[in-house]
Amino acid sequence: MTTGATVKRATEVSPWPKPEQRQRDRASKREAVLLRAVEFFNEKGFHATSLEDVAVSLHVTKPTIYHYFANKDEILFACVQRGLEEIRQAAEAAEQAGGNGLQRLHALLIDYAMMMSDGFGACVGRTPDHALSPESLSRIKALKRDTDVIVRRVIEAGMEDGSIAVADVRLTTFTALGALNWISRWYDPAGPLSKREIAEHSVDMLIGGLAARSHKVAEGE
Amino acid sequence: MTTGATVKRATEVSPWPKPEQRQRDRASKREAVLLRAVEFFNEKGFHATSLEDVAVSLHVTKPTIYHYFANKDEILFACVQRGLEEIRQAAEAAEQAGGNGLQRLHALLIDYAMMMSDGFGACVGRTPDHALSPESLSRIKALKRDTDVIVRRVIEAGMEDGSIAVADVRLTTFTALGALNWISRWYDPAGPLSKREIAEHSVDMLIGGLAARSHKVAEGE
DNA sequence: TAAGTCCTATACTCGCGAGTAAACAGCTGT
DNA sequence: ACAGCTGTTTACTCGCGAGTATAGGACTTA
Repeated sequence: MTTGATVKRATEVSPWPKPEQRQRDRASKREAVLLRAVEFFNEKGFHATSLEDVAVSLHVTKPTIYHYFANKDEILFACVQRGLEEIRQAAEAAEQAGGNGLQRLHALLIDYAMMMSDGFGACVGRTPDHALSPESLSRIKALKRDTDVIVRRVIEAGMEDGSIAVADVRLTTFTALGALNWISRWYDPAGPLSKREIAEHSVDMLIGGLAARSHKVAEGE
Repeated sequence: MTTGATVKRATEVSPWPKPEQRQRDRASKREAVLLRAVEFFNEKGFHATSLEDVAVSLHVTKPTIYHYFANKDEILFACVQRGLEEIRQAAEAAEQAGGNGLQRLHALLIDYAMMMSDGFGACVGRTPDHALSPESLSRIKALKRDTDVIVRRVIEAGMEDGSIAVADVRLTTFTALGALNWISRWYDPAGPLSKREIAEHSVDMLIGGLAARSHKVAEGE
């Protein structure tokens, strides 16, 4: 309060670390906690992971973690939020990209599937609603809706340009994303298939369907 | 040991309950615990459900539950096992039914999707691996494999008779069942769509694909 | 040197929920 | 009347993990 408004100077160099640097440190430590926590959550599950686990694996003690996060729920929220942020950015990029609706949806789903394999994206797929506090849950649901909206827009664009044909956009979105979300439940990095292979294969199946082209669907029966 | 071999009599009526009846009581109480437990698990999640919750809602106390089950893990195991049993029976019935591979797969997936909406089936979809003890998990995995094998057989039959065309049977199974498993995560009985509507819609999408028939897949690009 | 602040550790509290010990009621068969 | 079995209760133990009180070290600013 005693110092006046900041002023433009000839040089910004100074032997003293800038407060901005202090912030950076704090942010990077927060980040480290998040990265380690999401590993544990994905591996052992949220409930089976104690903050003690996370702390020890970072060579600190539990209160240090509480210096960066108010409580365990906030950590889980931050992980899921981060995952949804990554997904939303990928979805927006795919929507802006060129091509018809189907091509853009293809790109979107591939990115989505790859993100489900590990990290924050997998945390989105693996975190059940009841693991989050009611407040966090409602915020997460809002973020999920954002992604859904983008996906639906792309599908609707594809229906208009004739490249996509589905009966119900909402339900189709749930089914397609559900299939990809499930990857987070079984993908094993040590397995024979790479993230990319799984993503391409799954998405091809969702787009092309199971039926041979001549058979359409079992109607009339 | 004192009484000899049982003898055919003119009547079986008797004022005393048969030992068989006692067994029935025990079995039906075990069943009641399971039915109530799976409701809680599906609603609040396994970890958030205490056996106290289950006991109180059945108008008994916690030790009574331990009179029928050794521990909480055994209850969860029994729920998931039951769900997988239901699924396996439906899958076998669909496999035995008439029609080509695609028609049988269609019937199988419809049944599967409906089961994911509630009860023991939903518990299968909602229970993550790490909620089970290692021993229970390996038994559950074996049961899941049984179902997978049936599904794959039907898909392979469909490929041979030309009604189904997919690149990788194993991965296709995971993707299709994953899409349906996901129903257990979002289905709301109070919502606008019935179990049947959701099942039929989801399965139609998996079989027919998202792409309009003329568009196949975005290849060449 | 002294006050202030940021970060981290030691050493707790506290509640919850899984699981148990032990007693007791009721019914069965001797 | 009594021994025994089944099912149930009351009244616990016990450990774990979330979260906290508090102190101390390091570095900053005056």
